[in-house]
Amino acid sequence: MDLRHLHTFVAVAEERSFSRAATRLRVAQSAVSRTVQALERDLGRPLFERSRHHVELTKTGLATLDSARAALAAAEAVRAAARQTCPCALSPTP
Amino acid sequence: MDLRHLHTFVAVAEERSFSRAATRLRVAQSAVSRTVQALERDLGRPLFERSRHHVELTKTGLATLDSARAALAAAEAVRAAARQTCPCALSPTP
DNA sequence: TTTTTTTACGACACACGTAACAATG
DNA sequence: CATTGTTACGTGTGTCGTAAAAAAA
Repeated sequence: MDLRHLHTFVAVAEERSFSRAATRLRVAQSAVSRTVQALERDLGRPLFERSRHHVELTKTGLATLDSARAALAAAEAVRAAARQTCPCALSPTP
Repeated sequence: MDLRHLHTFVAVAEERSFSRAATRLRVAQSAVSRTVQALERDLGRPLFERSRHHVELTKTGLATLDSARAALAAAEAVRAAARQTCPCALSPTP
C-alpha cells in the first residue's frame, strides 16, 4: 500500500479519466495507468471499469474512495503535527 | 511521505531502539536507521534524540506518533473497505 | 569487549518518460 | 483521424543486506 498509489487513484476517480488525472498530477498517462494497476493488484480488486472512452468506478472503487481520501488526509495530518512543534525543534529536555 | 517510513518510525518509538525495531520488522538495523533519517528529512525535524545507549522521542516525535499510527490505521481501512465488497467483485452494472 | 547507531558499497526492484499499439467515436 | 488506455524499453532513484567504522558502558 503506497500513498502515491492512493493519490493517483483519487485523481482518476475525480477526473473520471486517466489522461486528465495525468495532466493534473503532471505525470505521463502511462505512469497513471501503471500506478492504478499496481494498486488494483495490491488490493486484489479492480477499481475502475475501463470502457475505451470513459472510465467508471467499480463497486470496490466506490467503496474505497472515501477511505483513500481519509488516508491521504491522515498522512497530511502527520506532516501538520510535525510542523506544529516549535519552529526549529530539538528537545533539549532541560 | 511514505507509509513504510511511518511504520518504521512507530516501531522504533515503541521499542525505543533501532536494533529491536529492526528485529521486529525483520530488516537490517541499517535499513531502519536510513528509513528514519529519510522521514526526518522529509518532515524537516528530528524525531529521535540519539544518545548512544538509548533512544528517546523528541517533542516532534512525540507529537507525531499518534497521527502516524492514525495514518497507518487509515491505510489499513482502505484495504478493509476494498475487501468488504463482495468476494470477487466486478460491478456488472446490470 | 560488547552493544549501539551510522556510513560505504554493490545489487536489485520500482517508477518515470518516450514511443509504439490497440481500440473506439 | 483524433483520442484514450496499455505495453515495451532504457534510465535513474531508492532500498536492501553485508560489512566496516565510531562511540559508550
